[in-house]
Amino acid sequence: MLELKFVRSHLEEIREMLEIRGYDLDLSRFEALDRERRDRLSTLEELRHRRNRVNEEIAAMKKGGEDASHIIAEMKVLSSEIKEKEKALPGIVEELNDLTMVIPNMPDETVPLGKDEKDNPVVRTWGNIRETGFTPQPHWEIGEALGILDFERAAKLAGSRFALYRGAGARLERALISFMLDIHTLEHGYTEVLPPFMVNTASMTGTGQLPKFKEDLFKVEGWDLYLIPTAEVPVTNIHRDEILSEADLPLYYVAYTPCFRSEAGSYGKDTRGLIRQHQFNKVELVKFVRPEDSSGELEKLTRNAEEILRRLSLPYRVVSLCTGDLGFSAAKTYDLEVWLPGQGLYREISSCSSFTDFQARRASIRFRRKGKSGTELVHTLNGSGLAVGRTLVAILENYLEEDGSVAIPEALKPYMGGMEYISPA
RNA sequence: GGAGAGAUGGCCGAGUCGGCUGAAGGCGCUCGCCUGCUAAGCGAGUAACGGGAGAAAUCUCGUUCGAGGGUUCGAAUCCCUCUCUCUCCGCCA
Repeated sequence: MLELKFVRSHLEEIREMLEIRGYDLDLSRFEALDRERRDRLSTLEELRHRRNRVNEEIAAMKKGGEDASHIIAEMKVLSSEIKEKEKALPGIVEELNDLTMVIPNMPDETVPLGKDEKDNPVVRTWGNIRETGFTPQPHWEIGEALGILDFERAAKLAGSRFALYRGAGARLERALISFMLDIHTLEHGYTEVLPPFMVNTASMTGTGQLPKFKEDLFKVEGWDLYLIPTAEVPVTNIHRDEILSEADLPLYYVAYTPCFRSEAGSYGKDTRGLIRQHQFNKVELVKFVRPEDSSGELEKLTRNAEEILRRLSLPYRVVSLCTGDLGFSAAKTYDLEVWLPGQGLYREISSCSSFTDFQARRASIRFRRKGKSGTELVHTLNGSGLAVGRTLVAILENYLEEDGSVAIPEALKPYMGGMEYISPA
């Protein structure tokens, strides 16, 4: 969320921001409530001040053995007046808070202006799209033919948008997870964490999934627990309500977790294959950094994610999300899109974002500068490094051979026990 | 599931016959002194959040001792509810 003071003093900029982001949000209610909160608060504080002073007198009188009963009688009246006035405040604060919570983050000034994903400029492209003498296949056909993906039985087990991996397919998924974790921990300096796959309301609110995106989440019935839609949630919340010291920063974490998404509102989209599942695996990168470092850290984080694609020799491009396509909490986002020959298009495989202090404020993640008093909010960043299921899709489609087998990328062979090909049984 | 203990500042840890305790003491940290350097030592400072004043340094007020409610003129201290943590027993990956 944005800072109350900032919203109060930048209403016009925020209206413009909402406009370019494509939000329809009325701020007049905010203004009225903010005014009212401050008015009520100052009269209340005045009364409290009086009470505190008189209470000191009473204490002194009692100590001196004097009779304070006449003042106490007066204070009874004042006290009940304070209690009466206090009642109105929490409701106002709560509504004001709710209003502030649905205002999206301010985009970074380098974010391109645009309406939707068609306006996202390509920042760079890497790799060569393979020329083959045969027709590319979509991964679900490749996977089913090889007997490594079984969507029919998965539907029996759980329904649509679930997958059953089998044999070399299951192993390939596991190999990718290990491969990604190894690169990021051993070469990029991230600390591996394995967090809970369910979190409470406070954590979901801290990273911005709640209250706005409740319908995208799976909730555990009868518990204050939600299945995580991304490791960003538990990992960013590791430091919720903490004050870090400057020397701790930057903090780099990498986590493998499954991710659970209801995909409400995407009926009929990507119904075939692994692309859009209720449950999928992801390796996530999360950073906590000083404000002045965050833009450089976003570039670095993006490169770290790209490195996985390069090691796997998968062609991809990087796009910069335009204002209209930017996520709610993000100040800036790069999407990595991998080439999928079976479908003849680039497909998102990673999303790397800087959130400036937007998440940190909600989650109250601060740090203290060396030699300075007071606290400052950290900046948080995260990015997929990478979506594992989609990486497997890219491998199947990009490494398909004419005979229907799939070659194992060089970098993965050690993780596949030296296997060279996945061939039809 | 049964029995008990606890939750205080960046950390550790005092604080219940309610009233200069926003909170002793220690550690850590910051600044200064001392020292050939380091260590040690000495001195001072060091909570967050919100409101108001000020160009700023800063000043001032309010709130906060797990959360919420209650008693009271006044609550870290008394009462109730909840959450979490720990120990023991039972059960189970």
